[in-house]
Amino acid sequence: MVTFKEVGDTMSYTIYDLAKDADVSVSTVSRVLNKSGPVKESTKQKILKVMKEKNYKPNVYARALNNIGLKTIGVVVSDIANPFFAEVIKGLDTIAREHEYNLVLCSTSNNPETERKELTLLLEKQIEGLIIIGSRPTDDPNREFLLKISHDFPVVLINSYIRGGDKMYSILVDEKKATYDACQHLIDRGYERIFLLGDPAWATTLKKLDALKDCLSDNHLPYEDEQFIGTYYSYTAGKPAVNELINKYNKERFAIFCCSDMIALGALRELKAMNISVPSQVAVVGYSNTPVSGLTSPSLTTVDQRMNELGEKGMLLFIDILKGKKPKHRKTYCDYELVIRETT
Amino acid sequence: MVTFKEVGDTMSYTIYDLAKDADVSVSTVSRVLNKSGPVKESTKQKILKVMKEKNYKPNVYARALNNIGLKTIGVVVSDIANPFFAEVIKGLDTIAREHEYNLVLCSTSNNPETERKELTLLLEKQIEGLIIIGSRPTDDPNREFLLKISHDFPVVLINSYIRGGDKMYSILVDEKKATYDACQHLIDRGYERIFLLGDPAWATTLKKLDALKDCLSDNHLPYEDEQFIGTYYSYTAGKPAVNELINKYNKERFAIFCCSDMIALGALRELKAMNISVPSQVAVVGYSNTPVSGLTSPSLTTVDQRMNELGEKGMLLFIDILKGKKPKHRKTYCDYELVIRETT
DNA sequence: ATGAAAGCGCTAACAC
DNA sequence: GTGTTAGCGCTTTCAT
Repeated sequence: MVTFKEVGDTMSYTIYDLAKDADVSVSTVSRVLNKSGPVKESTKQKILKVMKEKNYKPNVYARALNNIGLKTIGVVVSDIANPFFAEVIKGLDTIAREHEYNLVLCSTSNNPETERKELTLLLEKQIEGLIIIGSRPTDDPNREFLLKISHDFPVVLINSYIRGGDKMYSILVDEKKATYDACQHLIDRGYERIFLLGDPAWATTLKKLDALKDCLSDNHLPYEDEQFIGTYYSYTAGKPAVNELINKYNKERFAIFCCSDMIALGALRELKAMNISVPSQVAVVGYSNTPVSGLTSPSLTTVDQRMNELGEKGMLLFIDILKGKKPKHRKTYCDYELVIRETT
Repeated sequence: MVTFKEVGDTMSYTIYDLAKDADVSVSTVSRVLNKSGPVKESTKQKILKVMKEKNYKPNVYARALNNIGLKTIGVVVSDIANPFFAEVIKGLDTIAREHEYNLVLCSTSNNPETERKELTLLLEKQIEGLIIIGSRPTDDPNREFLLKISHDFPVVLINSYIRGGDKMYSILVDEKKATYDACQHLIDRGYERIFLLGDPAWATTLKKLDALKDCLSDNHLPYEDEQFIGTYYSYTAGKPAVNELINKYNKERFAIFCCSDMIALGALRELKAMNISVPSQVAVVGYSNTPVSGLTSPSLTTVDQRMNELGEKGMLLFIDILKGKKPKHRKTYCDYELVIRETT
């Protein structure tokens, strides 16, 4: 199959060769390899020496066969190209590397069936566990499946939560609170009519909508159904939504809370194209603080979810679990920060 | 170690159990599993039936021990959070999934030593080969190492090229040509003084600088050393560079060619902050066409490298190699496109 | 067409 | 402290 190997592949140097060269038995070698038993210091040194010389690398698959973890963790994400997720992965990777773990990446394109397939594929590879990034769909078709998986493998959810998975742990941001804060900020700035743009297919959107309603109500402001505008979750989704809004509310002053920076960026662009003044007529708030959101002009007010931190904490938690520690709480909240910039 | 497994882990259903249940021998089962020999249709069906029923999954590690590929490919990238790379990975992943391959991801933080470590770690995991994304440093400290690796493993380079690696294959964009085109476009628009912002630590930057020089020369325009401005490769790198330029060339009309959209976005932002009119006084060109570059205002003229395509083609090439096909050329060029928007 | 048995490289009892 | 050996789950000759 792999023709390339045929060429240069000197048959690999196994633990037997090493044992022979060091004039000991394989078990002794294995002992120093795994620190799994007493070995006389001198023989240990002898073995170590030969190990260096011959550049011996244990075959991880043979080890895996003996139920030694492979130091590989499955990571499932809906879309790698989403800067939000990319940052999370970066955080995961940073910590993983420190602990000599590798990540096996799967992207599901937001398709539950693909997710299922990928998950199955992943599990066959004896990864040590699973980290799943991102909000779950409103009516998660893979909920049961994930619950089942979590019975056998440690599962950590980043920025989502699944009911009933008493063996699943979540790292998340209190999105409801964050959204509430952002809305309050808008109200404080004098915007009384706030529209929320987001994809209703995601549980998180609904949570944010709740926050908006709460905030409005707490401020004795009305909420009407038309204040929620369903969009896709993409860079282009903002445009039609803004068009619709401007056509409808022409000269009125209002604010737009976007459930993601991607949507906000598109909205912002369209507002400028339509020559609407931001923020004096229309205010815009994004969500995620992706790197670029500070570079637009006007720069975007947004909720910083500390994505990197989310990833890092997630991996730390995961490794703890792997080590046998049982976390006290199933949810760990991370801080967020409302980054106020020029669009509000 | 993995305490979780202790709980639900019913001892796995092996090929032996399957053989017993289907009333055949393991070798027969193995044959149908790998289509590696003749099996009577009826027994085959019998085996397949039990396989479904018991939901048998072969242990990939046992197979790996027998030199069956693990269907896992190592991917090395300097920074996952870079949208350029993220898009490439997405492309890789799309094709990989179609062929039931998984990606093991490593990020090196642009650190050659980290890269070396990660590479070593990766190779131990009997991945079937390596895909390395992104430009190599000007004086690549890992060149030899990679050459050695490529002797034993298929290696595909995305957007870079390494001399002498007769077993390494590259998918790339003709950056010199692309840059030349962009510069010519600037000249056509009437900008005669073009500055190039980029990180001299990367081979690609030098290539682009060459293109600028060539283009200038072909247009009988002078080039002076100060037209190259060394920057880091980040969102923030554009700011100081722009400051410097504006201070120096105050009211003159000039153009900035940025070796990445990230740099360009930062530059653009700073120009607006300094109230410099774009493009009438200063033109800006980016490189990569990251998704956001169309959403800034003014929107960014940039070179679209078709990152997704780069990834997809790379993976296709890789899989071909895995199948034993020997590509004719060591370099495969992908198309690019100069996307002219509002900054020029 | 099918089965028996010898490995693949390593770990982990169990002996000494 | 060290060696012997029986697996781990699968593939692959080699017989039949």
